[in-house]
Amino acid sequence: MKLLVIDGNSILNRAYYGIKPLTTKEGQYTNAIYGFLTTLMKLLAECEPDHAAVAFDLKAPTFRHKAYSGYKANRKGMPPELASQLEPLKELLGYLGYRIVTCEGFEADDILGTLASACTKQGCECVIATGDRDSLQLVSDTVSVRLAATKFGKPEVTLYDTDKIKEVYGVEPKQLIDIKAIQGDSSDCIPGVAGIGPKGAGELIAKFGSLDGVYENIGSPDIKQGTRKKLEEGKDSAYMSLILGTIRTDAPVDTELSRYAIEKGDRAAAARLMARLELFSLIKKLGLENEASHISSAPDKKTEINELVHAEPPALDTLLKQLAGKTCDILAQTDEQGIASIELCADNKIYSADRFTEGFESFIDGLLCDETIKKRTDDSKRLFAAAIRNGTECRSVVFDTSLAAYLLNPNSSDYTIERLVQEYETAPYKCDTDSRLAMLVPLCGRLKKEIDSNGQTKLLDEIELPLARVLADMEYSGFEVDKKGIADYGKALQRDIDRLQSEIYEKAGQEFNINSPKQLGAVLFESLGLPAKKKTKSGYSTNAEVLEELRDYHPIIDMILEYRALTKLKSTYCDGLLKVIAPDGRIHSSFNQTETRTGRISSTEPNLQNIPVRTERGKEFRRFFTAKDGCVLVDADYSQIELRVLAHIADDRNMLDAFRNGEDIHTATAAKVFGLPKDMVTPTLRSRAKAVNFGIVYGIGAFSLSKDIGVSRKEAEGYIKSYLALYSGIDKYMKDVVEKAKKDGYVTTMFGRRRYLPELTSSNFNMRAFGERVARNMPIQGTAADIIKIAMIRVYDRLKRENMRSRLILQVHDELIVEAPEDEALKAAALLSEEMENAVSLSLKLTADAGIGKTWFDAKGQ
DNA sequence: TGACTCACG
DNA sequence: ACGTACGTGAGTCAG
Repeated sequence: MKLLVIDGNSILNRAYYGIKPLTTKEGQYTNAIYGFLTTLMKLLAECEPDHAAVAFDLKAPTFRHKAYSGYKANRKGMPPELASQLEPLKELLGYLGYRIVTCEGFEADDILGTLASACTKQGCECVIATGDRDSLQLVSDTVSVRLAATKFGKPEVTLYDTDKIKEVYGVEPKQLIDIKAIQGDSSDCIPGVAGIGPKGAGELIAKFGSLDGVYENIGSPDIKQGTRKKLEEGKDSAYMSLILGTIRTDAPVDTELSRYAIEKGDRAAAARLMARLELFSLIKKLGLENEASHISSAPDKKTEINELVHAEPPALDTLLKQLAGKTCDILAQTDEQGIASIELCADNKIYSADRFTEGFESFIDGLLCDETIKKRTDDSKRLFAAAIRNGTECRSVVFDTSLAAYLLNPNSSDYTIERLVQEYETAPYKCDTDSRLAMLVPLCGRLKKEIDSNGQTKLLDEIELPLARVLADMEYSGFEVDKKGIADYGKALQRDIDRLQSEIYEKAGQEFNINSPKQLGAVLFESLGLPAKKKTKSGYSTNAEVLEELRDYHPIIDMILEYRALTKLKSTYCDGLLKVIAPDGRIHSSFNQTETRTGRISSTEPNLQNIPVRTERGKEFRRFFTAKDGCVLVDADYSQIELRVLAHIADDRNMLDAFRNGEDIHTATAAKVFGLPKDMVTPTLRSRAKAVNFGIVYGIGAFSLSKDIGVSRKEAEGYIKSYLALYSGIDKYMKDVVEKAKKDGYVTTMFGRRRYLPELTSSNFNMRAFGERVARNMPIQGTAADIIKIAMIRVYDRLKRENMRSRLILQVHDELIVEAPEDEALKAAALLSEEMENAVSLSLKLTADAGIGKTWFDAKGQ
């Protein structure tokens, strides 16, 4: 028999500080629970105990703020983010079959001691797991300690037996108490002997065996004069410390060891609680994947219809006729050629087929095209893309689990079916094969209910689902590029880079890797002795902002800035883009619809949403993004969409009026904030007002604003104050939205897109402040994202309805690009700005101006 | 893998 | 008294 005794508080504490914050979407912290359980699993694997006890202190001292608590209270205090994890952990441990032990008037330590001593008396082996070295005194032939730590999110366990303690401390385990009696331990309120530290205490005990031994030999010449004096003065304190430092073995806890046998517990309840805590990877690690489902599939009368049966498909053309008018759940394997194989479910029957099945092509065509067959699937963009490759069109997709789950919580990063089934505690249907349809089918029902009750039905049906088709089409179309143009430009850049590199080496007096912030920092701030300003975690900061300030100190700075700019262009844009040009001479980026927390789409492999535009040399790249032969590009972007959205949402009279009068919003803002007539607004004042307008959208702070526009913090504060006094509607909105977010736990856009803000419940000032800024920003950025998505769908539909050959090929947040045959260009341009402007009706007009050109550079230039 | 830097809206 | 604006993706270095 082998008993594992866990110091619950200590392990939980180590886990909490060793793992970065992790919360559920509602803000319940879970990082310590996660760390505790991974540590537990490691202990189980290493020790293989058959019995276990988890000891907890009875009262967990609660957190008190630094300002009015001393060092002591603070150390013992538990921040609320940790305290809130204690109860769920205990509950979970119970479900997992572990017995929890607490004892009035005794600390967890004493419980460890008592159980260890009981083991020794009863001839059992005992393993103590703790993060605290105090317990090392309990080690004996039959008692070992596993010292647990959590480092970089991973559990670490070190075995301490008698030999190891001798090796590390040079004494017997019991003698550790005597050492501590001299050395003391401020964190445990153990005074020890003043003036003698760990080294001195260790030497004394190693020489004289015990505290008694030291005082019996106090006259020994081996004890130096000063040490002797300290020992004599601290004698009472030392003996008191000996008592304080000895772990007790007489706590009145159950010492009938057989009653600590690890039980089977309630695995289903454990799985369910872990799902609620969103600890999905743990469910898997503990092998509980199949448990979660058992609970919700409590037997009921629906059981018989919740069973899927694999059916031998009739000939595919017959099957197609049977499917007419039905709801059909689809899982498809797709590749460059389109759909490779398909599994589908209708009327609780599963059918499958692949491209080698007789009549497959026409079946797919019929299935996808048939509007009466309502399709539900897990990744509609992929299905739409495959349909295009199959030379057909996919109609009537009515549900997509990944899009639905994204709308329910965009903070997640995993929308796979497996994960969603756990998160939403959805029982797979019974099924005679192991088809994932058994999960997809009930998941669709479950998520649909959530979407409806969140009021997100229209958002899903009228924005995200139709958009998936548009994105698939954009990915398929791609953007033509001038490969040779990019390559030649790269060579020109490389020549300048080489020249700069040798000049930098010369000025620095040494060769080094300019791309390494570490090496660059060493050269600038050590070799050249420039004044270092900011530091990062790992050394000197060398970012552009810091370098700008150093310009006047050394000519090397400008070269480095230029070197940085050019290498960025060369590696990210020349090399990067050349790598991803498809055989058709076009770049087919991926547009991700479930990536951002605000509702924007993102672009990857490559990212076409960050092609340079702000600098002359960077802007040149846009000349290499071209329209194919016989076509031109039509580019339109919204003017000030975020500020217009803000004016509308906040219903701010002054800002609405400025927009309605067609004023330049930054000039108008400057005029009013600085109390000048509009024609007196200088470019500097306008640009300051512009910075304030941006800052407002981002959630503003006086410090950042002052840094951004180069005025004093006081002055920046004044600007913000006058701004909010002028735009009082915005002032009110900013206050209201944060208040509502704190009440609801989330914020929403005009169209019901939602973002949960667990940060708002944090006790950490910075976290909370961040949450508040996001609460102010997300409804604005997110509503703008909703609007351009609607515009994209309208543009796509209208191009199709009017039988035009123009195609939408790119979106850059407030900008859309269409590739249009030359003879359609004017019509496409008019259509594009019209659909963008009319996408929604707000209390002010949205404006979008279109430009036409052979390249992106020219089309945007107007 | 995470930190740093920098490209975009 | 805190540390210091929202949202992304990619290339590079260094442990």
